[in-house]
Parts: sequence; C-alpha cells; structure tokens
Amino acid sequence: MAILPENSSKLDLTISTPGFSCSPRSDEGSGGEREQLKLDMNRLPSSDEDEELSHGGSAPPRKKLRLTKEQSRLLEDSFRQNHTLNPKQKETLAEHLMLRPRQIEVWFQNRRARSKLKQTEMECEYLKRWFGSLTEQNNMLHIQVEELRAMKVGSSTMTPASTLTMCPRCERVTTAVIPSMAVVDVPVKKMIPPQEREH
DNA sequence: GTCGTCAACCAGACGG
DNA sequence: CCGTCTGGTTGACGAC
Repeated sequence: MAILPENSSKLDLTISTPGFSCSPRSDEGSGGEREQLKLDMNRLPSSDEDEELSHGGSAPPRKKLRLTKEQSRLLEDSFRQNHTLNPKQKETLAEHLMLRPRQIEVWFQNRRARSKLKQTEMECEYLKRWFGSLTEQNNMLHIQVEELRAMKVGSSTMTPASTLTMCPRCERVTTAVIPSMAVVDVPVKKMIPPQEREH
C-alpha cells in the first residue's frame, strides 16, 4: 500500500522556537509563512534523548514540536488513505518525514480523535435542527387539531370535537368514536428530517 | 486502540 | 505601538 504520497522526497526540518515565532503561522488561522529556525530538533533522538524528552529525571519543560507545512500535508494525505497505520507503514512514514515513529503514532491518534469529535459535533447540530423542525411541525399540528375541533363544535354533526385524534399510521386526523374510524380528510405532512426537506 | 488532559504556541482583541 | 488577556489549535502523555 502506498502510504507515502507521490513526489515526496525527504523534508527539510524546521521547528518553531518561542523567541522566533512572532509571525503568523501557516498551518492554522490566517496569515503568511511562520518564522522558523532550521533546527534538527524534530530529528529522531537516541533512545536516551527520547527518554529525557518524555519524562526524564528533572523533566525539562517540553518544547512543542511544530510540524512543517509539508509534513502536515503528507500526514494528511496518508490519513486520507488510511486512518490507521501498521508498524511497517508507521516506520516508513517516520523515516520519510524524519520524525520518530512515536510522533507519527501520536499524530494519527490525535487526528482520529479530532475527526471523530468534528463528526459528533456535526451530528449534534443536525439533531438540534431536526428537533427544532419537529417542534415546529408539532405546533402546526396542534393548531390544525384545534381548528378541526372548532369546526366540529360549530357544525351540528354528531361527533364531539374532543374525540378528534391523529391516526399514527395513515397520518390523518380521525374521529376516534366512530367504529369505522371515519377519516376526516386532512392529510398531514410527513415528518421529514431537515436535511431531506431542504431541497 | 480511545479518552481526557496538559501545555506550547499562536492570532486577535483590547486597554493604556 | 506595546503588553496582556483570551480562546483556539495541536503535539504529547498517562490511564484504561
């Protein structure tokens, strides 16, 4: 499987450092190219260094790695192809991007979590809109029922208006007391989720 | 693997 | 301008 997108050679590595990162970042928000130092801090450290970076003895304040635009792009491309990596793919990608496999792994974990979060937020929004739409339809149905009751009260016919009810199956307003379930011919709009109704 | 969280870093708003 | 505050993004980590 091709985990590495086409036309990608090894990347030159950059990392932002607190004193040199005053210009707008390129990978988020608006703005131009961010200032970067050409340092090899992203580079695979020895296992000792690795240990020291994570939780070694007196724990030096961890410096945040900033992926370059190109690294982000390649990771995104890989993610689009596959949301998880096997160890071989992880190794290959890490070598190619000159990052530690652990960094690749963490990036994919975060990426999965954040796309899931985004998805959940979208579903939540959708359900809220649907709820609003159903509420609106419900209100309109109540109005219809009231109108029909008023019509019945006004007429001299037999059925008490209060017996009007909605047939859940055929979605028509019926008079419940009539043995034959006589249908008052008022078809009701079907309940349709908002996204289907909006075009 | 996921989840919750921390922390570095950034942009933008705001007051002086 | 400049310093500060605030909120968003994202790399990293520990717990499970």
